[in-house]
Amino acid sequence: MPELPFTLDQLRILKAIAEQGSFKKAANLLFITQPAVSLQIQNLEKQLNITIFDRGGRKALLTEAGQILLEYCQRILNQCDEACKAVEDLNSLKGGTLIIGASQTTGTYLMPRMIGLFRQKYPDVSVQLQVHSTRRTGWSVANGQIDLGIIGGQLPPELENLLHITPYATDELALVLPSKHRLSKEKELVKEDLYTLSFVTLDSQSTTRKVVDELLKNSGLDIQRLKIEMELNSLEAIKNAVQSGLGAAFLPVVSIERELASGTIHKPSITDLGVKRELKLITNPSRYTSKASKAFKKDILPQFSSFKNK
Amino acid sequence: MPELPFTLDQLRILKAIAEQGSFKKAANLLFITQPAVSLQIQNLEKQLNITIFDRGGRKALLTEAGQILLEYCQRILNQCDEACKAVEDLNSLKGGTLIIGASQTTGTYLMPRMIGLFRQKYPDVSVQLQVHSTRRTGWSVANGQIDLGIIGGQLPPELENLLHITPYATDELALVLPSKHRLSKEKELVKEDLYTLSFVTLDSQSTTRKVVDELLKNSGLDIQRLKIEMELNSLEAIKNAVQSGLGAAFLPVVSIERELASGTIHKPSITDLGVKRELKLITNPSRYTSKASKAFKKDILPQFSSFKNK
DNA sequence: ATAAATTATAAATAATTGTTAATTAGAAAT
DNA sequence: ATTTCTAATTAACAATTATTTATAATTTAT
Repeated sequence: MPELPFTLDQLRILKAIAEQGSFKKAANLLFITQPAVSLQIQNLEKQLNITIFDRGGRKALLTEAGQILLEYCQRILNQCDEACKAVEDLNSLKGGTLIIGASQTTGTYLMPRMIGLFRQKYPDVSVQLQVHSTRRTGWSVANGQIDLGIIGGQLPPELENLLHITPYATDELALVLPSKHRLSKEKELVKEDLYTLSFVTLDSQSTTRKVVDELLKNSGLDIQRLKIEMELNSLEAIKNAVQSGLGAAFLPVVSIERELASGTIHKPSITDLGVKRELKLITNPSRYTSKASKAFKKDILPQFSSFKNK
Repeated sequence: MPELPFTLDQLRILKAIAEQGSFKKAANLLFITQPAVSLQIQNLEKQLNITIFDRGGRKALLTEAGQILLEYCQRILNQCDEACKAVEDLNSLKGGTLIIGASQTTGTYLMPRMIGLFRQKYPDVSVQLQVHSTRRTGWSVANGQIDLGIIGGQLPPELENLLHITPYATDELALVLPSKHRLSKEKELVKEDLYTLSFVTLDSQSTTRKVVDELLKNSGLDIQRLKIEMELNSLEAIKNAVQSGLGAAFLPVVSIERELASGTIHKPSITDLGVKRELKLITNPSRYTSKASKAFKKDILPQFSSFKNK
């Protein structure tokens, strides 16, 4: 290896001698023997072909070359210290960035709370949220563009074996009605009641819509028989539409917690229909997992888990 | 020794991998084998407790921690390179400072030419001239505040054994007369003529004056019999006084070369008086001698030497 | 699936670095 | 001046660390 003319240890010794004014004191400071100090300085002088110290006097004094070298030495060692600190901060989660991917629904309704909690616990780690389709989120995790993904929908099958999937909660797909709707008086509905309603839905392209349709179909509902009043392009728009009495809708409970609490929307149970979807954290096991990412999974996710364990 | 968490070699390897995108290419670049690269990076990761590279893909990609570390790495290695260059420049006399001490006379009349020559030859070495008494110059050389001294007078005896003294020329103490002085017609004077003249001298405190008096006394001149017309505080002032016809003076020839050449001052020889003083370079043999100092002694001094050798 | 390439691992060797012990050199003190 | 004490150098040895060679495990590309 085309060698560097000095080592960090040599610079450290140089600095110590300059500070202490003596080889011996420098040796004590560094917890090595004094000959080791002599040898290293001799090597340094040989390698750089300069004289660094005027020895022999009461003190070891720097020559001009030594002074010049010392200046660089200080700067270099400072940088090294800084580098160490930066790495330590990263290790202790006092720095760094966590990049999270999320789908529309989780990104809008879940992530703000999750990120809030995370930042509360690790205020020095910056968090970046990228909201994309479930599919794209999956690929981003796969190729390492993001640290982890929080999704609701189903991943493309080719990604399912590649990524590590951690279900942590179920999000119920709830039927919501305008407060003043005639069926709002009822606590319990049955499947058949649904066919009497007009629905406001997401437009038929969106992943969430597909997930919803899939889930409803799987629960034995004939979605063709459901009457679609209008299609909108955001859950927020749908919520407003429902609140304005324009129709019923199936919405993820995570997205209507506020409205349920304030009673502006009604959510009756349906005895013979349980429409749930799994909320999952996805990570890439074949890639480096940052400390921040691990901390998210370990410290934040459990607080949103609807399962007992952990 | 309380160990540093990394070595410069490791940083160099890190940088090479980041640049080349591959452990193998980095190994080739550094003329070491690939396992050596792997091992060093593993050590680095272990010591810092971070993962630096995402291996396994087509390329070795930096993790976040790796990127942060790389930034410091670059800065550190740049500083190292700079330090090397500074030291090299110092070695090849493309940098550094030469500090010269001189007494009044040499400092005023000799050093400008000497320094001019030196700077011509080594334009990148800066030169600092400190003009003090011979005595103080000697002490400065002794304690290393200046690299070398160029003096005319006699050193204090306690310094004579401590310092290395290199006589390189003799400076004649010449009698000078106004051009229109009655004695200016004569080519040769005798000692006795001096007692008929009025003299302009340096004030009686100055070292040079003392040296002059000493020299004249030693040449058998009764300095009490000399008539002092006035005392001035600089050779330049004395020169002007002489040129204005105010009197005669003893001046070092080095200080009146221009005036002799232009004929504004007359310098008759005195057959039975040879008043010479040694010009000497003094250095401190027990101290580090800078390259610049050696170069001065070797390359510049001989051009001012009145001796044959060298 | 196989071939080519890259990285990791293991064992042996080489090199470096630190230590101890002995020596030399300087400074302070009698 | 001689002695004494301290600090620095030198040399031999031990221990650690890095490098190499050889091989295995992965991964990508054909």
